[in-house]
Amino acid sequence: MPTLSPNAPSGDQAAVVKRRPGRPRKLTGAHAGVAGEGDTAADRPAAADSEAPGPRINDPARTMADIVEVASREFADKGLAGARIDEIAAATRTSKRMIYYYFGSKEGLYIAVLEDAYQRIRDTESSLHLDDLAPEQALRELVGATVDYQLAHPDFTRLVMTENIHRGEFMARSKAIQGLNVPAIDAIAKVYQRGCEAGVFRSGLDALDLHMSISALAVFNVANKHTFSLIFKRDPDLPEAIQARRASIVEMVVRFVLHAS
Amino acid sequence: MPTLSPNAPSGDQAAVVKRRPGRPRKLTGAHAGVAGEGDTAADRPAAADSEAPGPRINDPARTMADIVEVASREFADKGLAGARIDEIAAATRTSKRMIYYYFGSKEGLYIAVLEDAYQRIRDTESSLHLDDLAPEQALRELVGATVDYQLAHPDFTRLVMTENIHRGEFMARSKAIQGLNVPAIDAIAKVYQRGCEAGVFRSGLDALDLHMSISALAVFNVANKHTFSLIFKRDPDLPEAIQARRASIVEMVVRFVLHAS
DNA sequence: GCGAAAATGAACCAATCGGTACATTCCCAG
DNA sequence: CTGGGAATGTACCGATTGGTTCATTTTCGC
Repeated sequence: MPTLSPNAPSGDQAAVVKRRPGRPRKLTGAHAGVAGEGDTAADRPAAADSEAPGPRINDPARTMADIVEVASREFADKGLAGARIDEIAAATRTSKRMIYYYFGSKEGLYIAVLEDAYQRIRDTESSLHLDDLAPEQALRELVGATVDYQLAHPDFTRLVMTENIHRGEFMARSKAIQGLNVPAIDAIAKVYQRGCEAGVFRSGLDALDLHMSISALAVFNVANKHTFSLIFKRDPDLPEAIQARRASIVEMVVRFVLHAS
Repeated sequence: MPTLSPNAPSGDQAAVVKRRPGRPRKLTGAHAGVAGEGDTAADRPAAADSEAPGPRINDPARTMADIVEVASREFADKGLAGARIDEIAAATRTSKRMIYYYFGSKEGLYIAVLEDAYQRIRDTESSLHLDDLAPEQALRELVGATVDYQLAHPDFTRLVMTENIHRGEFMARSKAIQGLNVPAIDAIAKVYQRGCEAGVFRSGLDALDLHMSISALAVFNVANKHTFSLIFKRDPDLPEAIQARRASIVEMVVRFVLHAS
C-alpha cells in the first residue's frame, strides 16, 4: 500500500464525497450547484464549461466532486488496472496533483468512486413507494424498476464487475459501503410479507434469495451484453428486445413467488 | 494494435490451442499427455514437475499449452490490464520470449486464453444427455448442471467479466469463438420443445431468452459473490447456502416454463 | 489586515512492463 | 548426416505511469 501524501487533508482516506450545501461563492462562471444528484456519477453529463480564467478559485467540494465524476467514468470503462490517472486528471478541471491531495492514491480514488456509486443506487432504491400497490403489482414494479435502473446506469454494474474481479478487497476496506443499509432488501421483504399475508404468495421463501435472483436477472443483460450478443448474434439494444427481456424477467420472478394453485 | 513478431509461426494469430495427439517424444520426465482436458485451463493443477535439466527439448504444443494454462489463471485473476506478462512467464516452464514467439502480444495471448476457455465450456455442454429424461426432469438437470459448472469453474466467469469490461472487443476479433456453436442453446431448445409437445410446458417462450435467464442466475453467484457477501454479510461458500441457492434457481426456471394450470 | 493552514499548479522521477535484438540449440526432411 | 527452419534462452530497452517535490496562491478566523 502506497504511503499517504504527507500533506493529505484532515479526514485521511476519502470518504463518500460529501454533498455539502453549495456554500455559494463568487464563481467566475455560473453553476447551479454540485453536479447532478439522481444518476450515477459516470452517467452525468460532462458539465462542460469554459470559464474566463480570472484569479484562481478554491472550491474543494467542487474539485473533489469533479474528480470523482470523471474517475467514475474512467474506472467503469477500463477497470482499476486499466484506468489511467493521467487521463482522469486531463479530463478534470484540475490537475493530477489534486487527485493525490484528496484521495492519496489511485486505489483511494477508486474506493471513493465505489462509495459514491453505492450511495447513489441506495438513494434511488429508497425512492420507491410500493405500499399503495397490491402485492403482485408491487413486485412487478420493484423488479421492473431494478431492471430499468441497471439499463440506465451500466457504469454501476461495470464498477461492480471490476470490484468482483478484485474479490471485493477494496470494498472490504470501506467501512462506508458496508455500513450502508440496503433499501431494496427491505422493500422486497415487505412486499413479500404482504403477499404472503394476502395469500397470493407462497410462503417459505427467503427475501435475500429473492433479491439475489432479481439482481442476477437485472444485471446480466448489462454485464454480459457484449459477449452474449457476439455469440448469439442478437442486438440487445433494440427497444423491442429490451422490452421483451424486461417483461420476461418480471414474469419469471412473479411466477416464482405466486402460488402455483 | 502491436505489430506481430517478425518470426511468428506460420498460422499467424494464435488460434485455439490445438490438442494434437501427444506426438510422444523422449521426455526427460514422464508426462501422460497434454494437460487435463475436462476443466477450465485456469482450474487445472499446476502440473508441477522438476525435470532433470538435460539437453533442451523442443515441444511446441506443450509449450503453448503450458503458456495458455498459466495465462488463464493470471488473466482470470487480474484481468487484461492487471495481468503481467512477466509473471505469466515466470510461472511457465518457458520464457517470456516464447509468449511473444507464439502469441505475438499480450492481447494475442489473451485472445488465445479466451478461445481456450470457450472451447472448454462448449465441450462440457455437449456432454449432457437429456433425451432419456422427462421434460421437466431434463430441464432441472440442465439448469442444475449449468449452476454446477459455474461453481466449479469460477475462472471462466471471471474471464467473461473481463471481456465484457472491454466490451467484447477481443472476442470480436476471434473468428474462432464466434464460429463455435453453442450446444447449450440446442439442448434447451430441444427440452423445451419436448415439454411443449407433452403439454407440460407453456408455449410461446423463446429458447434464447430462457438460456439467458438460466445463465444469469447461474453466473451471478460466482460473478458477484464478493460484493454481494460483503454487503449482506452472508457466507456464500457454505455448502447449505450453495445447495439452497442451486435449488432456488432450478425452481425458478422450472416454474417459469411450467403451465400455471 | 495578517498569518497560518488549506488548496492548487508545474515540472519532475523512479520503477514497472510490454516488447525486442541477438545468439544458440534442436530436429526433421532430403 | 547435414542443412535450414523451427524453437528457445539471455539480456536489454524505451515508453508509460503512479506518485512526488517544490513553490505559489487563496481563504478565513482573529
